[in-house]
Amino acid sequence: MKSNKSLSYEALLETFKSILRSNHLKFTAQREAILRTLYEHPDHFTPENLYLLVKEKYPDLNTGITTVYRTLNLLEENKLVTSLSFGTQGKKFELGNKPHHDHMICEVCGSIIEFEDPKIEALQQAIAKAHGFKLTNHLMQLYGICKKCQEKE
Amino acid sequence: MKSNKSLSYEALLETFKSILRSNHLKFTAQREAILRTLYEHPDHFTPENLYLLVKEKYPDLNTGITTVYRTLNLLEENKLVTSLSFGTQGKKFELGNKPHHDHMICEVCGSIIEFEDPKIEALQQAIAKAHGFKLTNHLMQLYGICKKCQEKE
DNA sequence: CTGTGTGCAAACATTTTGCAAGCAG
DNA sequence: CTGCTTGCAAAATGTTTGCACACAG
Repeated sequence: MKSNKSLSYEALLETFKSILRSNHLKFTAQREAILRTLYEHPDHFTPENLYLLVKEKYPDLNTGITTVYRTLNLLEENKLVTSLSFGTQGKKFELGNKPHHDHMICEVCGSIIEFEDPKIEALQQAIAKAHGFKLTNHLMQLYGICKKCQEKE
Repeated sequence: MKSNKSLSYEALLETFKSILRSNHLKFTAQREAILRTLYEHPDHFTPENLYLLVKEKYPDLNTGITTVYRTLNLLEENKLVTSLSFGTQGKKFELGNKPHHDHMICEVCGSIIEFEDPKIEALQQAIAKAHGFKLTNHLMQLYGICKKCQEKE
């Protein structure tokens, strides 16, 4: 499918393998299946979504949802994926091979639009600095109604 | 305690009562205890925190955690409180009687610093407009290490 | 009186953990 | 071989719901 990503799968896989090696962890078929599925579907996944998709694409591996959670946590700790919080309804994950960006979320259809704004990033840095705060990460989500859903009404 | 709020408790209480009236809901001692506790402690509460505090301050009411959840949801639907998501670890609520602001969250001690930046707000509006997106709300959280925790290390 | 609100216990949804067996290195 | 990894089931967490009694309007 959509393969015009900023990073090739081979490069991503190498990164993953080297993370595993340097932590004395093992490269397994399940871990690769999860990574590949994330790569081939540049969407925002709940762990459940991803679990179902991996099961569908690699039924022989009989991957459990436990492994999906464990692998997502591993990938997130190593910054290969990032997550968005949705209150009680858990998190959504996405592969972190794109440059940093933020999200606009449609409250009607749930679709997610990505955007990037260097000016906002710069302002965030300035604010943190003013409070003596050492920034490690940030999250910005704009909620509203997307173009399509406005037209439908 | 800190009572120099932008809104008096009486005014807040009236707002709450009129919301209840217009929805044919009832004004109860538990609901008032929860509202008052939120007002008197301008902190960021988990439902559990708030539940314990209400129990401590109004032991005779024997308020259950169920009621705290129900009341917080009611208040949030009516925009009297707002919430921040923390992934699996639930939400934190705060009384919405302050002007709009965003949050910086310390990853070490969990403390929350509030800030406000009109320039960022303006940029958000501009981005939404560029995507034909009708903004209703937004969330910005900066994660990092606060001044105190940096000094401790 | 009527119907909403309450606390309790149970149900739920999501994520994590304990364990015995499997497999990568 | 060693010990990390897996799937399963059970536990843990955070939140919601069903129910019978209580109480506001």
